[in-house]
Amino acid sequence: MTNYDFKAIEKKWQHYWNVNRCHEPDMAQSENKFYNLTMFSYPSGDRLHVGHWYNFAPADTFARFKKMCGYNVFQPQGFDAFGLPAENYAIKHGIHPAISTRQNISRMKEQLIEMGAMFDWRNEINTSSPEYYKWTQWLFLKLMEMGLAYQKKSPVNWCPSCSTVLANEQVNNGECDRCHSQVTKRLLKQWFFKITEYAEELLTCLDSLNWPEKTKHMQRNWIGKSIGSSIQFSVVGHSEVIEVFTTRSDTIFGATYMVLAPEHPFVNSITTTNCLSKVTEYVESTKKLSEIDRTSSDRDKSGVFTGAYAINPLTQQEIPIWISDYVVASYGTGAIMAVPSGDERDFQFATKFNLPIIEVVSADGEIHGNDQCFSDYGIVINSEKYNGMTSEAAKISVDDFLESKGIGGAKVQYKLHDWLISRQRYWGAPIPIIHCDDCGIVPVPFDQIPVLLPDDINLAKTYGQDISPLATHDNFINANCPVCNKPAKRDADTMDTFVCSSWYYLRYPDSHFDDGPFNPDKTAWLPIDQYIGGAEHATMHLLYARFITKALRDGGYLNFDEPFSNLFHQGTITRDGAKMSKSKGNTVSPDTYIEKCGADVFRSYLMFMGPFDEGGDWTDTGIVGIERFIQKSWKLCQKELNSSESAKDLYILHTTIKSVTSDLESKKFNTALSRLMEFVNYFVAKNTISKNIRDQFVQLLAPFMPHAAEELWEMFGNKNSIFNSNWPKCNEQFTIESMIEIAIQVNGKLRGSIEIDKNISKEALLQRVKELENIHKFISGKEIVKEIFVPGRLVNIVIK
RNA sequence: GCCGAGGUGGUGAAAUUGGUAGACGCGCCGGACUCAAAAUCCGGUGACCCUUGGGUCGUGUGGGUUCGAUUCCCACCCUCGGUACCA
Repeated sequence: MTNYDFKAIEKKWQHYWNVNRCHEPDMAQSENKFYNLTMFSYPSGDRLHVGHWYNFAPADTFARFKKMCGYNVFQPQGFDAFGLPAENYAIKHGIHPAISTRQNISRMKEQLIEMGAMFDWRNEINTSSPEYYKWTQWLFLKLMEMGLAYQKKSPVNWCPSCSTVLANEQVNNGECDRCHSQVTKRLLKQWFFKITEYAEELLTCLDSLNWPEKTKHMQRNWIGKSIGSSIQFSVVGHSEVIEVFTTRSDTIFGATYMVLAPEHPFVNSITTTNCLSKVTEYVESTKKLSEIDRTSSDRDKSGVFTGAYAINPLTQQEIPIWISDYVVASYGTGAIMAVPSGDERDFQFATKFNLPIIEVVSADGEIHGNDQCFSDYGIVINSEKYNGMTSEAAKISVDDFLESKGIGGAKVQYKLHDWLISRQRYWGAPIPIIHCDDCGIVPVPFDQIPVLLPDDINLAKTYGQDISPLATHDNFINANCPVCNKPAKRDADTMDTFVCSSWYYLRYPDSHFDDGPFNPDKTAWLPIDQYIGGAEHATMHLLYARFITKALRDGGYLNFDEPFSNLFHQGTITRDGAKMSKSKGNTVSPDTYIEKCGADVFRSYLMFMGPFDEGGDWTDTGIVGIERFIQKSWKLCQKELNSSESAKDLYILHTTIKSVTSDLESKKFNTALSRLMEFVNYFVAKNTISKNIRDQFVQLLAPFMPHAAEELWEMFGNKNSIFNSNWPKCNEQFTIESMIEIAIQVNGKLRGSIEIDKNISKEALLQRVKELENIHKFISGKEIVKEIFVPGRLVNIVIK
């Protein structure tokens, strides 16, 4: 009997898989394809951590299972290699990002190979390589061609610590998603992708996706569709027309004042001289407030009067225009009509500043006074010809009226903003644009990309100076205009790394393709059949990738609507309740466990810990259970074989096949392993096993413990990899039991159980049951009200 | 505040459409093997009561529906995610 020498075994099979190219599907053959993808990772300087394993290893088990089920499985790997950490590391240690990135990638690859996963390395991707970012630049130029990339000056999020602007999605609670510094606003000219053009489709297509509901929900909220009306208010004595968005045009007769965001472009022009100093002071003071302070909703309302008045288009009344920070510039038009009787915030504001309140909607159509605000739908009052209408009906009538006058009408508003993709950093894909004094913004011609990122750059010199490092690089920044050939300047910014990751999955099927971002002959491998990654990307990567896919479809490059038909989020492994991070010093390295018990045991333990989508707090007590399990399995597989198989043996085998198969299908790895343990416990107790049953067991084990299974399979005399064998089939006929145990209840309380023929009739069963001593005790002398029989489960005798 | 997910033994966790709560694992207790220990194997292990058979309670808390509720309904408490005056 051989020992389970995991060190030798794991090395041996990793080598075997590599030499025999076991993980390289025939890419010319997309029939029966299964594109299994985990989110690629950032090549950090740390070793691979438990989080990586928790993403990759169970995903690999799933891929191996699919392969044994007969799929042509493609599981590529790559690196999201551009980004801030490498650049910051360079500033601190003087090591060029290209060098540290290259080192990190090669080290991570070694570790990924040790994991024993079925990665196809032929199509490795490194987003920081020119052959990749050439096509990121191509994507930019294409989007520009399609009118989906544009430059605009607007107030944008600025992270002072990262020294760059950020997209809306990358700001949480007013903090930078990456470094948690307070984000400030700056008025800058930046590049945007027009994701809002796809807002409606991004929203509606969610319904068809097999994604976690929670994630779809988050995307719906992020897109933030809101159906309402746009209404124009003219300003007394000015040519300006203030446009507002409201979901309650039925309450317009109660609009007794207006509020502009302090950043609203009209503030300067409409403010009267006597109000100017107060308005200026207020605008300045809001600038100083942090995003968090400004947006905490329980804050007291503040604001000042501009001195200007607008005309309510339905009442023709003059209403004062105020500014207040409770109106945010970034949503809608940055201006509102305020209806204090119908909106809690307006009500607070009006009460504080003594502005008039007119009741316009009530539940019953009667007048109830202005002591409180009524924000529900109801019956319209105090609104001339609209009186007596329901809110719903009044909205339609008011919208019709506004439309007929050309001053508004029904409108749909989204919370989603265009995606700001410029970054004032070095380690990213340069934006392929040239700024010419005469010709303006000129895209770099397609035959001149990639616009190469220069190697020789002094990062420390520019850091913290609010300029893009590339702006200081003379050879880079100076270029001739492609149109007029006069001296011009390149765009000094690089692209958000989320642009790189928004299309990488398209390139994997042929990552060395030279004539385009992805090989049109290989698009049959798309879209991804199973995508597995963290939930933290819900409103960033996962939204951007969907948008880019749709844009490329409309550009005629793809013929599908959604990149990730099936999405699964692995849970997070925490340590003492906290997310693991290097800065907290609470990371757990898999390496010591690999050294001690091997990759098979470690990956299986991660899967056995609990449900894959829940993660959990890390503890290694219990890993010994998996070690014992493989040891027992190992010995069992070397037992002297028994040529006979009892009905019970076959029952155990086939019920195990059945549950392991369905558990794997739904990624319930923990319960699948439990079933395998039960299987082993049974046959260890029996002390013998048949060849047939033993072989099928090892096949069931293989996706979890690929190295060990290969070794056993070879020991059994097989010449081919176990992953080329067919997944065992459950024969239902063996899973049927003739005798079953039925629970016996009296008044719903368990009083015993009985082993009985499965097909026994209710009458016969009840007769047998009533004769049982413990049951008789409870029912004798009592009136039987009801007898409930759940076939295969229980009987319940209800007595009075 | 709002939205979503979740609270089950000492512990990680299981439980078809409501149908024997705690599978499987860890830990712990007892036993076998051993000079002894480790490893391994066997048995036990929700709490309380009781002499065995058994009984009472028990899935965050309090109600409800039901013959029967971890599962459905109502109210509340706590934890974790998301969101943040979104007009």
